Amino acid sequence: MPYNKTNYKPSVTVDCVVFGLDKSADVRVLLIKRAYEPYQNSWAIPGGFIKENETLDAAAQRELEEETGVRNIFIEQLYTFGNLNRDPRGHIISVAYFALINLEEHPTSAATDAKEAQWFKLSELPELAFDHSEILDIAIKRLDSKVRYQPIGFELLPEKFTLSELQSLYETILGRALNRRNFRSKILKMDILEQLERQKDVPHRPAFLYKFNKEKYEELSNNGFEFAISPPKERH
Amino acid sequence: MPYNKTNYKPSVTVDCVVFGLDKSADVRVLLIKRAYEPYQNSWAIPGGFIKENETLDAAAQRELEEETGVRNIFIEQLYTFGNLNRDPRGHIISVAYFALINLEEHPTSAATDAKEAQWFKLSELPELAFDHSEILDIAIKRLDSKVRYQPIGFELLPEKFTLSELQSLYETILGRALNRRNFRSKILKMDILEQLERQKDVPHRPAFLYKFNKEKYEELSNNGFEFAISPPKERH
DNA sequence: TCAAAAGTGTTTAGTTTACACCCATGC
DNA sequence: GCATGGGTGTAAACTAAACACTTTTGA
Repeated sequence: MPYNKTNYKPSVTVDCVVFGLDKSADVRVLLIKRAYEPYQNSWAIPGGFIKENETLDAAAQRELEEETGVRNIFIEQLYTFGNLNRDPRGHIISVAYFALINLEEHPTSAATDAKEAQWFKLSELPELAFDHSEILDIAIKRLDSKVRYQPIGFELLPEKFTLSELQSLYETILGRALNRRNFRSKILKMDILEQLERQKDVPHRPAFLYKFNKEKYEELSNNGFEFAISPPKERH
Repeated sequence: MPYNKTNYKPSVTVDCVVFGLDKSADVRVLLIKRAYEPYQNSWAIPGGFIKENETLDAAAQRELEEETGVRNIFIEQLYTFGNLNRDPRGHIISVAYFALINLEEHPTSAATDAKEAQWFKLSELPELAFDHSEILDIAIKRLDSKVRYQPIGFELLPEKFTLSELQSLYETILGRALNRRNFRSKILKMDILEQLERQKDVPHRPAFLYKFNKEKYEELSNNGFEFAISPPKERH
């Protein structure tokens, strides 16, 4: 097939599903209220058209920064959506990304670009514009399965965290209670956390703070180590 | 941001990385020799531009059928590539898919669309056009990690297969030897295979043939069952 | 002294690994 | 009868799960 200068060119957007953790260890997703038609005033996943001479990753970073003021966070490509009727303006292909941030270090308010932005609990999602519900569903599934096999949970926490915070995060995402002692020994045995000082000014026994040792993880990972939090097994 | 009719539109292609298993249980990938510039006569992953009113999945299916004559096989989206310099003709975004077929049921020769097509062993890959080496690398990684957690290996085998064939497949993809007895008991305990009749006309004790019971797998899968072939663990 | 969360050890069940010999068939 | 791959059982090591009480702090 010779190159055909008149080959069909669709529009291409990038959309970023941004997840964060709130104070009570609930996962939230950042949505914006659309300022223009179509779907004016509907909630949507932040995103926009790619520009000339811009890579997909760069577009995702740019949109994310424009919408939320955040940069240098964990971001990775999720899936590309190309159904014909997903946008009333015509055939618009969307390359979706998913991003994880720590809400405390990047507070809600820091948004926006003249649009209203808000963090929604996954249990209290509004109706979304376009096929964004579908995109969000896929992002949630990806978060869920990724969290089991890769230590991405740390991206959602502050740099220093307690084991209880880490456990709450896993319990929220996995949707089930974990045994405290077993969780602690499992995580600590992996030897990818660095113990720091204790908490201060808490109205109970202060917990040790930890940070994720990424170098150590990568070293272990190259030697066949697998980070895995498995589903519960039935006992007989 | 109001809709801008002059928004930038790149070209969009789909490329299909097709894996198959040869007689000696080696994984092979289907490549085509390019008939036109750029990269004329270079080997490349089959693919092409999407058409008006065509979804990405449909384009992938179409290209696959045009290049190989194959339809109704396992295919899923892999990743979308959008670097600026990946194609000398300009900014061309490629949505890559990866597909698995059983070489015996869809023999090599069935190709092509006036292009030369050939199955290459992963250990004997030629230089590839564009950024196709990168795409192929990512596809191989995906195959490797997917095979561990999802029963996709069956897509590469004929409908009826022996446990030894299944084991060879896993050994090839995982790149390590597996203990025969342990592999057998592990797979059989999962209870996702259906035992059929024995082989015939083989110069040794005939093995039982099995087929993958997809319904059963899905049922178990919904109940939290995980298909997993884990990496070797060190003993002390 | 109370409330609240941190921290810890052991037993048991289940799973994974390693290992060697006999079996059925075609030639 | 021999070469080829098919098929099987078990003990030992390890891992995962279940479980309850004591500690430290601020209020």
